[in-house]
Amino acid sequence: MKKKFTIRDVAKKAGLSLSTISLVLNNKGYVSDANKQKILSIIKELDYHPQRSARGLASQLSGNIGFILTEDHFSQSEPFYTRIFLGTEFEARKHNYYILLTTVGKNVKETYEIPRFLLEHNVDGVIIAGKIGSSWIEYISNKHIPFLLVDYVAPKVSNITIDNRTGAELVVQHFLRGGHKKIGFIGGDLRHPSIHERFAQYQSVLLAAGITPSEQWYNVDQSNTTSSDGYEAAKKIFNSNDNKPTAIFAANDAMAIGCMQYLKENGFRIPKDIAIAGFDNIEAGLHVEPRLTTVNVHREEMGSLAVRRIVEMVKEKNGVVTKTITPVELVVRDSCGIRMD
Amino acid sequence: MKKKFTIRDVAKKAGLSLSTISLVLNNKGYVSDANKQKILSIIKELDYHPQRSARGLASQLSGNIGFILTEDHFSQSEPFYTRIFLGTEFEARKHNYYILLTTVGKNVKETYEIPRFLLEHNVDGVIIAGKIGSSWIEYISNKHIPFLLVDYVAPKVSNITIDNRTGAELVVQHFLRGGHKKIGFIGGDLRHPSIHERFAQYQSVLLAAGITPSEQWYNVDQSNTTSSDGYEAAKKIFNSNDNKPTAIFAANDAMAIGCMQYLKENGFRIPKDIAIAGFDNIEAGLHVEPRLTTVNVHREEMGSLAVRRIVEMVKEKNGVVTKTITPVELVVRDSCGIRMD
DNA sequence: GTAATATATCGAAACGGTTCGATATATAAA
DNA sequence: TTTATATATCGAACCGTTTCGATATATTAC
Repeated sequence: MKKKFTIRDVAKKAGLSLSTISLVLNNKGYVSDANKQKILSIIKELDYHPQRSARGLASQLSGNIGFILTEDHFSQSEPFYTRIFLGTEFEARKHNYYILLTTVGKNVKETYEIPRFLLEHNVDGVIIAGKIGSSWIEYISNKHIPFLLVDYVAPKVSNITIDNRTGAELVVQHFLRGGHKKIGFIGGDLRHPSIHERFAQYQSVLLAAGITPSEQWYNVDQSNTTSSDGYEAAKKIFNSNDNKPTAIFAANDAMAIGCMQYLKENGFRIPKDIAIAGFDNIEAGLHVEPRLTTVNVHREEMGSLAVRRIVEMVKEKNGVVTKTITPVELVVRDSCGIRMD
Repeated sequence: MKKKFTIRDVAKKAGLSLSTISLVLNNKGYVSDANKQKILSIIKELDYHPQRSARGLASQLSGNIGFILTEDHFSQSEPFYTRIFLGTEFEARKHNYYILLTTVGKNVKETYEIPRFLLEHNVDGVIIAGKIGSSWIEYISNKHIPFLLVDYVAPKVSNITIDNRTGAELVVQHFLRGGHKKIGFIGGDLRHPSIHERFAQYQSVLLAAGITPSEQWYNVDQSNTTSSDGYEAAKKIFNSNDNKPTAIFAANDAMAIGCMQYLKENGFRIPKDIAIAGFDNIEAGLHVEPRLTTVNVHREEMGSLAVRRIVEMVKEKNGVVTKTITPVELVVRDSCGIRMD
């Protein structure tokens, strides 16, 4: 078992002081080119790597970024936020950071389980994904640590969001182009800004097209947006209703899939009788039959962006609030029966 | 901005030495009950929490566990290993650890991108998920750091695996019970022990039932096990073959789904013409039509077990090699058309 | 009653880096 | 030439813990 080398070993071997080694390690200050090369080659020779905790202690920087998810988002089967997490992980590596993932309850008080990485000063910045209680935002804000939200909004806080309005517009336009007039919507948890925007834009686009959405076409009463919520919402709309829509825009793919299930069970043909489109472009939409038309969201990219922004914030220490919107595209498959020629 | 307290503040306030505080912090040595209570209450009052990096430096323990995944497992759309990761994350918290996730190339040399957490001594143990090059196993072995494999095997290395044999047996017995004789298998990447075991047991069980599997019934030539591999394997079996199987056991759900797609496209009815079962019980199996009969694998639990074991290994420092097998159950849904009455 | 052991507390030395002046020399500006 | 500035290197302090004796007292064993 070869013992591990320290910066002292490097210094001794180079005949220079610790500080000089540290300077080249961090690319700071002034070091002559000759010595820099010498040190670098000794570092390579010894396979020396500075120890994270020692660095952390001295510099008061952990080299970690915290990723916070609420428990319900975490347990939701659909890996929407998981993909965002994977995006952060990938990007973090480029910046020599690690991501520490943790889940929390809706609100601070509720559980009093504060993420350990916040207490132990083990992260330099924090990314929060999805809807979260404002108490958490306040709590972290008071920690004076850089943080931002992904797929959520709060006043005076930087965030990365989805271009929900464009997405909703693309879907509704797609239906209109297919000749649909009675276009419905199913959704839930309108307090989530993404869902709310999708619903709001659905209404505006219809109105702009001269169509007033009937209350019998849409349902946004579900408290959540899972596939079983989609099933329930579909039931409410299609069960004994004399003014049924011919197309359904679901707030997300999970709901769309639940909705499809209800329709199929009740003898509706998709897309012949009812056209359906979702939002998010999750994997399952490919395996469902017919394959789901949806709006693609760049989840990994959102994670990347979040990390890049956090890294900036850690460096700059300034307080500029940025709001970044990521683009979306319509993904036309078979569940609407509308060609794109 | 309230400044953060250190162990010194606690000591001062308690009128005791640093060492005594440290002792109660770590539940070590002897501290009188009176002082212990006093210290504890001061800690609570100040909301003091020891700083991770300082601890790490002094104790030479990082409080982190590394989770290594090969790049191809990572990019595979099916979140099989992701779920294992989430299981580790959840369990780690109970033990006051964090998980550092990273992906690596198949082999050490290939990329020469060694996970930073190994170089910087930033993990106390390592979990490796899925198939990985033996060069990696050797490399980490030489680091003299506790590690184990999940869903993979290597000589003299602890691991957590799936009871693939029982799973395969359950599926084949299920087919036999349904009256099938010509039972096929599709798979790929036989060098992965899980796949290999499933295939081997499929053969043994058939033989034990007095059936010799025909080469026209199975295909294990795919290099991978994605849904498109399943599609291709199905094509090879069902495209102009005068001795077609009536049931297909797919090495995993992804392949089963690809196989279903091929069959549906080519006019086979499931399960009427061909019965299909998979393995893994991934989410997508619920959304496919008919819903996929499969074998449930406790992925989160495997992650939990892995963390518990690693924590033990870090504590014990002994070298006992353990091999843990996690159970599976048959999940009967609609793709085999066999009732369980 | 004395020796051995358990309990309680502390000072000081790690742990392995970063960073702030101090010092010295080379270069540019006046 | 003198002064200011850029370049180069170093020593020492510091980051916030843990842990190893040392010391002192209380308890138990014989």
